[in-house]
Amino acid sequence: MSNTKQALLDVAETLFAERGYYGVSIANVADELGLTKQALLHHYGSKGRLYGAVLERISRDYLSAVASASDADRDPAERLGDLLIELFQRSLDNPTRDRLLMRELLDNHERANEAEAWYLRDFLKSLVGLLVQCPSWSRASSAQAFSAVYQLVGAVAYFSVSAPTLIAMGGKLGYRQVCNAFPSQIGHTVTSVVDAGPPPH
Amino acid sequence: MSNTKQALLDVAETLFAERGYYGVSIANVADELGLTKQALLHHYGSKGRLYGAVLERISRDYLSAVASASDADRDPAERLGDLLIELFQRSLDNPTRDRLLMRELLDNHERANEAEAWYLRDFLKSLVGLLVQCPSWSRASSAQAFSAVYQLVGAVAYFSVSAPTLIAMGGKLGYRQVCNAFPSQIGHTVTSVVDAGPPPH
DNA sequence: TACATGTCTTACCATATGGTAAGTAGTAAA
DNA sequence: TTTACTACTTACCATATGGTAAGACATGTA
Repeated sequence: MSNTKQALLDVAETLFAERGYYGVSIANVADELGLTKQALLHHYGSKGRLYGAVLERISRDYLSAVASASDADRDPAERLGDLLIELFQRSLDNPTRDRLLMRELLDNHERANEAEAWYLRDFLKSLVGLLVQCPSWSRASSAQAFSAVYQLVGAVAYFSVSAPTLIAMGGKLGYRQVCNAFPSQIGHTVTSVVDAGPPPH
Repeated sequence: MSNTKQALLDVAETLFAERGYYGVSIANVADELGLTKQALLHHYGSKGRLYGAVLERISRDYLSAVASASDADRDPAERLGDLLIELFQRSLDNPTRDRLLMRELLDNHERANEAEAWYLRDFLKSLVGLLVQCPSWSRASSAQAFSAVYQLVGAVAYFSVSAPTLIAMGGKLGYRQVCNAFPSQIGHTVTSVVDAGPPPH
């Protein structure tokens, strides 16, 4: 991939995450690099294809991260906690992608974009797999395990996306305190949920 | 408020939730009622003011719902769980507003819209208030309590917004099973978190 | 009757948008 | 030197957008 093409992809990712698909014009993206929109069209053909390329790269990156993280033969509960905390750290370091994926989640309504759906599917599968390896969850239904996992994932994603609003609400200081408290709380919640097992009917 | 004005507001809420601010033109909204966009401009003056009116109404409704729900002098842990489950039910019945508020969360980035921030602030305040009334949480820092509450709220909101993607991933059947499992899991998680108290340093 | 007001329409406009067409400059192989 | 290709540019276009201006029609009120 050429240098410019890569740079265009980077800019597009940032802008789409910030303002959404309709909020960004291809001219906006090209301008950021001092190019005309036709230079962009030369590389990507259309706005839709540019957006597709952005999603595809994210999906690739996430999948490889998940694969490399699920190595050990340690306690599944610990690994689950670690994976979520890593997810959280990754979100804090680069909230851009969370924002973009959240927008995708919202816009999916009937388009059901595959890139995002598949990344989510595999990622969730591995988390659910970890949970049902824990003794207290071994007899849970898959819907139950999925619910539990999805709550944890949702908590992380929602928090990551909320940063600007939280800062507006509680000031930078309050936000930093919550940021510090959040990871250990997630870890704690994971062990609570794991120990408790699925709810009784 | 006139009949048409109300109807325009309803349509606008649906469309903005579905496609976002930039994804909807005022002509789109007016068309839905067989009107011209100038009829809309007559009632709301500008697109921005229309959007503001949508947010304002949602904020009003949510606040009154929270106020009416926090009556009793029952066990705070139970009330917390009930409030979240009610929130979840409300989301399932009318996911539109969750989608819109999630978009607001994303678009807030520097605009820092007050309507939504304030609705969230009061709502969260009452939840945090409930949590620290529980004996095991009485000595927690406010950042810790906030983290815990925000995880639960985030879990609900994220799930609600995920519906289309979840259906695409697991089929209608799988989605319904998860929908059934989710409320009791939330209740269970709440009691787990409440009983466990804040994490140790 | 005359006037005002609220609801909506047609006419119009400046600007932005995604995209096509055609050409220019540079580079590398034949 | 010709040919071909890549990476762009300027010129252009049909369409959509938010918004203004002015008028039509109905209803109520002096």
